[in-house]
Amino acid sequence: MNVHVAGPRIPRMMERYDPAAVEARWQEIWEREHVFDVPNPAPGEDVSRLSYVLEMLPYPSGELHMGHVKNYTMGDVVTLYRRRHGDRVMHPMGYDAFGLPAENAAIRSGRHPAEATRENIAAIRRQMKRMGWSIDWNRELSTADPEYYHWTQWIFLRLFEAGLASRKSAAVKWCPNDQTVLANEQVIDGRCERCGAEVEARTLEQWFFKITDYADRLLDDLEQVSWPERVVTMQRNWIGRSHGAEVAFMLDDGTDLRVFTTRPDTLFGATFFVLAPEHSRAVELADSSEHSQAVADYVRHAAGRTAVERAEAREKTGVFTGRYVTNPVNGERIPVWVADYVLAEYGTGAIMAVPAHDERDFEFAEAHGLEIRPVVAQRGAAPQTDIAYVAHSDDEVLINSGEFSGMAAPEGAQAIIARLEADGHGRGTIAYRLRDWLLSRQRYWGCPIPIVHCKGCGIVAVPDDQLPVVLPDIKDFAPRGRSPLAAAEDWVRTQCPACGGPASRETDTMDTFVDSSWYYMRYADPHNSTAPFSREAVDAWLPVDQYIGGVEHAILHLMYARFFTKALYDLGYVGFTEPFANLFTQGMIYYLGAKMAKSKGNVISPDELIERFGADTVRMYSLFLGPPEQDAEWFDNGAKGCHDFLARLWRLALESAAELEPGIPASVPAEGPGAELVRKTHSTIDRVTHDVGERFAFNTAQSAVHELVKQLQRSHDATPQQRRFAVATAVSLVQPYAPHLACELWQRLGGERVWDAPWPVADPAMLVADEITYAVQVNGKLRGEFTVAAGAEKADLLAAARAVPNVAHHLDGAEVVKEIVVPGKLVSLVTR
RNA sequence: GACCCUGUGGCGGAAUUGGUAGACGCACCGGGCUUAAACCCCGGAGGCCUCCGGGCCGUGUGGGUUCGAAUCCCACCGGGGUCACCA
Repeated sequence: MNVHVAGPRIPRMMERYDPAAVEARWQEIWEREHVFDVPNPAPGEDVSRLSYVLEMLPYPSGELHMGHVKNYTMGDVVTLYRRRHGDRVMHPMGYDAFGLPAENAAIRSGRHPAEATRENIAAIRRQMKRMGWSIDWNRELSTADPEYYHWTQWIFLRLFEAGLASRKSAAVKWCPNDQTVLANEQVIDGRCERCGAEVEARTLEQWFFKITDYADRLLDDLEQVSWPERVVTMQRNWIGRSHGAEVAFMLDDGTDLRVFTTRPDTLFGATFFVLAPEHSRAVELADSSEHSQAVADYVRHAAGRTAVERAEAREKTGVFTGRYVTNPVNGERIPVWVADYVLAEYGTGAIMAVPAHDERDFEFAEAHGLEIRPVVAQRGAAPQTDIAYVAHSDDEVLINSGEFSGMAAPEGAQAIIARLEADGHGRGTIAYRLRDWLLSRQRYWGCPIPIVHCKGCGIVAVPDDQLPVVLPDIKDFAPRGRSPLAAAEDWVRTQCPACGGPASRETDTMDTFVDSSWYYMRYADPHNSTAPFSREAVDAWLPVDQYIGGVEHAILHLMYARFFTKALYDLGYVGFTEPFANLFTQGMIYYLGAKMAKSKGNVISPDELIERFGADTVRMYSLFLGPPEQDAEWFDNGAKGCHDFLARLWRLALESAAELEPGIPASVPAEGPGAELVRKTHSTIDRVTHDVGERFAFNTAQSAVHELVKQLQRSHDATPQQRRFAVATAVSLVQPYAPHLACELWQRLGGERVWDAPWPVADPAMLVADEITYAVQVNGKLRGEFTVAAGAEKADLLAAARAVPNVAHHLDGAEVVKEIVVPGKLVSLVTR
């Protein structure tokens, strides 16, 4: 008797799906049996199957939200999937624990950052364990732990020795709210990335990493990585490499002023010259002239304006210095102005203005009545006589340019550079948008910079054997414009390591991005107490095979980590030049129309959903929302569908367990009424393998298993063996998503350790149907379909197509002039 | 302003990359089970028309290429992102 008739009741004795019990049980087993521990390879051991899957580590400034859940579940699915293919996968986790968010949160709640961070880490760790992510907890690290930042300081000192870290005075971005300087990259539209306050310009002594030394390699090596194109583009734009020329213009006193230009072909069109207000000679040039006061006033005024105000000002302001420079190619004397539309930080902080061919120069010339002289024209077009801005194009020819007139623009540029070089007035060169990385912060909650200032010896490195320089425990850490560490006088006062005399410690701390620029290396050797890591350990595991994180780190973190990797490679500490071979950037989760974020107050806690549905459901739904790289909107009751699916799989598995001896068949014959179910099982293996393994299409992989389960539910006439094969395969395929449920059901069906079971393989013979349904189009419109045995001849297909009644009706004796057969798909007939 | 991504049912999304649009899920409707409800199970559904055979329309809008277009090309509109005085 068949109990699987329509409307079967759950037998009273059948156990309901109870996620809480199942999940607790397996989490306990995994921990007890150290299932997720992945030790380093022993010397000489085969390392060919080592794989490193990593998600960006969280900031412990609060608890986890659904964005984290999606991120870490994705990494976990990849990890579990690869393990089932025999890879030995390292999947570690840590906490980016230093930094402004944690410190600001602590200040707000009146607590010490160390205490608040410790509690947040405990809460996050508990949530992660509840989610059942397969993390190797032996490798856990916190960047605020002295055992970790000991080596952050050590790496800083190696970069310092190599001349890649230095202290210099520079115009820097200052956040008046956070009371600290910011890296160039942390300023968005002239505002602090963190708090949104308008950034001020200050000239201060700060620590910098010379990331600009690596500009070319950071740009060129992007070709070696497999990253999303838009991230590569963002990095390229950020580095901003421009080819051009440096040109020296002579002042009357015999000194010169240099400019960078990408358009040396327009040199004959330079009708004036502009210095940035911050240019070192701006004020001095006008000294003891009638222009002196005006220039000094203007420079002071410009300094008082924020970057936002400067950029938003529509009209171009500026003042004449009363001085002139000589154009090296034509000997022409042109006036020197000071204007704040010229940036001090780019190129040389001065430009030659070519108003006919540069929109900004054009605006300035119009505003101040300066000459506009066209020097390039469209080939074949009449020479430009109007005063107008002419856009750059490939098909241009030089005019009004002396001996260079008539040359094509690119050729003219080369010829003019050659002439400048021959005369010693300039050279071809390259400029970058990228600036050096300002790493010092006037804040408490960060890694101390291991430097001592001595009156006699100057800047002295703390010797390695005195590391770590431990962050002192102080009570008053609120920002006051100088580092709060300066108040810890006992800590500041020290001996100079070089001369033994009295000295004081550096009181700035490091930017948090320094901490996260090498953490992925530390995971390879997390307990090393004599070095940040051993070369063998990092070279065995790295580069990271799959890195997963938010696209918001497309520039900062990824650029800095790449810089560190290259610097450490040059110093011989690692054997690779790119840290992340493959990168996947996930989309954000939106809720109630806004980005899900604590600051927006629309965060859904995973805990609440785990209570209602269980961790497996939360894992499933976080990836079922949509394509993982796209932003997705969260729906409260969407998770219900995933839960119902798991509950259905649970019931079907238990029914199978009750109707057949324990055992997981490797395959069953596709015979009898259940043949279609067996075929469906194989095609589902094929689809899920392709979707998870090659496409990262975690949503459609789930859909495929839904279809299998649905068909299984309706296959009452399949044999118990066929049903067992289908349900066990569904359990196996769903294991990376819902590992707790899969472990439980796999065991109840007679299997052992599903996480060790080989990933199922589809039998190719089962993927080809023996009957195929063809669609028939007449003149491009669908008019019917027919089903034939696979492998039918073209002539038979055409005959069958014409025989379809509705097709015959539409042909209606008309002459068929074209017949198209797409094997396995359709027949298309064209008449008249 | 420049460059990139994106636009498909009531909603999230699918479509093997030029071959039967709307898989899968949510919400919805009908039926079964139940004293009743929940749970669960079976079934339905893009819109309009229909003589119930089927027909017309339909993937932001308008054109184009093709036997055939959500997919390729051109123009435009909407949404999102990145950069934005970088000379």
